[in-house]
Amino acid sequence: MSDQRKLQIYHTIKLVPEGKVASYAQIADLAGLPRRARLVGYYLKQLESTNTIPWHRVIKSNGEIAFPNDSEMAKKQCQYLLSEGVSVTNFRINMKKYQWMPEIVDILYNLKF
DNA sequence: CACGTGACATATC
DNA sequence: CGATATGCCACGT
Repeated sequence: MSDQRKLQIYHTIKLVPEGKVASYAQIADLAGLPRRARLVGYYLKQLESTNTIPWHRVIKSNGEIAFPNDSEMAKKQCQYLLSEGVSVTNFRINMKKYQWMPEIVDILYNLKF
């Protein structure tokens, strides 16, 4: 069922460490669903307010917050990020500095030999 | 079954 | 940096 993809996506987002961010596309890739960034957004939209998923660490690939700049959600997301050390300026984040680089990439690299 | 929508992305100009 | 075009796909209508 599609429930599997949903869980896979949620699981992947939970791996993003505090103080780091990941794009919708990156989450989709790591979840085994390449080119399906929109699906990540779709499932995040389904979250209940009681979840423990760090949804605020998921942003657009260009570094922008996905919500409209004048929305309450955008403000909340910025606040969460700032509180964990991620600098946010005009609803934008410096990806070079804060993009999450999953350890699994290194592990896979080492397994090549 | 045909369209429109959307917490997205990438390529080109 | 912005603007356009195209890809993507689950869902609702």
